[in-house]
Amino acid sequence: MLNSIIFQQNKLFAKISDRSLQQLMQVAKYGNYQKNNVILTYQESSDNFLYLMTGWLKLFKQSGNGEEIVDILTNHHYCGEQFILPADALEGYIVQAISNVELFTIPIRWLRYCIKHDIQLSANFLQASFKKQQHLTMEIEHLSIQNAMQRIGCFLLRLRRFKRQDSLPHAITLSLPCDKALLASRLGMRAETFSRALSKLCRQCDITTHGDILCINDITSITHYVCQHCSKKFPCNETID
Amino acid sequence: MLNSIIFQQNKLFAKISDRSLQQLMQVAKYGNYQKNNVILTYQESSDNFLYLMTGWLKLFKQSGNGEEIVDILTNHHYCGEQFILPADALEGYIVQAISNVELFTIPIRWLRYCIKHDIQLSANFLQASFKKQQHLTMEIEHLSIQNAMQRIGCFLLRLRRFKRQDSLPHAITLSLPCDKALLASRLGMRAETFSRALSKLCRQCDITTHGDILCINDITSITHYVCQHCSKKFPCNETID
DNA sequence: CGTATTATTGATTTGTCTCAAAAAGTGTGG
DNA sequence: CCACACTTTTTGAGACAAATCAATAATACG
Repeated sequence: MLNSIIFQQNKLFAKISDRSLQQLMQVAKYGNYQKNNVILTYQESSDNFLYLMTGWLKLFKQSGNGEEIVDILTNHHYCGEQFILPADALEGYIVQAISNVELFTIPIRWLRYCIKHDIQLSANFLQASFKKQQHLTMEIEHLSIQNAMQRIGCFLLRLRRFKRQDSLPHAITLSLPCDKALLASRLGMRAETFSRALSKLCRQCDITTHGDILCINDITSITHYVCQHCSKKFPCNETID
Repeated sequence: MLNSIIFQQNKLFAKISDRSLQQLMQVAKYGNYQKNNVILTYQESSDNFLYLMTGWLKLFKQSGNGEEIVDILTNHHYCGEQFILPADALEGYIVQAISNVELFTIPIRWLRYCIKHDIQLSANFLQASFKKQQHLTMEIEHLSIQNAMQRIGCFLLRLRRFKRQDSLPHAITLSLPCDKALLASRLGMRAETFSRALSKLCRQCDITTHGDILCINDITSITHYVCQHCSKKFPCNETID
């Protein structure tokens, strides 16, 4: 059973009624999964809300020509909320861990019940939903105004937020959360394009690489190149995706 | 003052409490605007929720190099909901009619008050918000898998839904809702690309044109070309944008 | 160590953007 | 109704970014 603190510290479940809290804590399932494990199948994904506490996972659909990536989630992201209220033509997806992950799930029917009876819970979800909308809108903007190098750079800059502490103010070391083909797909480009664009970005903006470990030696240089046309200004408070 | 029927027939305001209904009807402002009129300025847009009953309007920001189009709305679309709940870094936009429009606005502070006290209203907005999210996700998919011709074709097919009745089952006549440069921008391409892609689409899929009036002579042909890679199947129940 | 997976590099093609100019359409006042 | 200016749309030629197809290199793994 989940600790009530975990729930209450979470913006989605903050300040909800004691009754909701009790009910949700009873039905929520905490889980710890190893890299590559399948967490939810198609049917399960549409019957459960999932909140990811730490790690990385991917949502995808199996199709004729390989996997169709639906989304990639990380710390404090969630999925499945679209199944809370009735809507047609919604399909589930496979949820798989791409690193070790810590998460909890809540059966949709319970969440639906609580949301319909707890105004605070409903408002919390509404606020989170507006924020997600903002983020999707930003992604659309990025797809049309940023080139491949800039999209990768933007991703790296947002990845930065996952480092607890940076030794030097202008140098940052970080590691890519998953294989490059998956990242490429997430950023709307081919793996070959990703490879070429990343190496060009590294040459151009003073980033040194050792496998999937990157060291951004000069934040100013990369932000100057990446954020030049974006409507948000660095450091933008967006999460990683 | 607005007729309560208009409110109650509207999914966003269906089944809300009498109290909410009374309050919202008292503060809502009904409006009828001619083409090209500015409806809301930057500040006003972030202080008001807007529901568009009929017509077309655009949201945009004035910037150094011309207008930056934020969105284009039509029948039963709404905007301003992101200002209901506190969030940082949200900017307003100019709202302008691009056809004659019929709409109503509600001061954000009243809507916020009602949403916080009426669970049904909150749930209605939550549901609408999930739907908008779905739509944004589809747009992202389209931007990466559809070429210019397909994006235009997809727009035309969805424009079809605005026709009350079609004389022939396989032939449809429709007129573009606004100038082509604006449509191009909405579809994420240059006006020149739009012009070339539209004429190629017309040649390829048996569409005849007279100015901004288009006649799709063979629905099958265009859907076959446009929808081939989309995850939704025609006729997809998406609204025009 | 060999096999499979993942990543990079190379050569070519495709689609879209860019800049420039011409054409078509719209509106105004004489 | 025409002449004029102005806007919108189309067309053309060239540049460029990314996709594609193919081959090689690096890495992981039993």
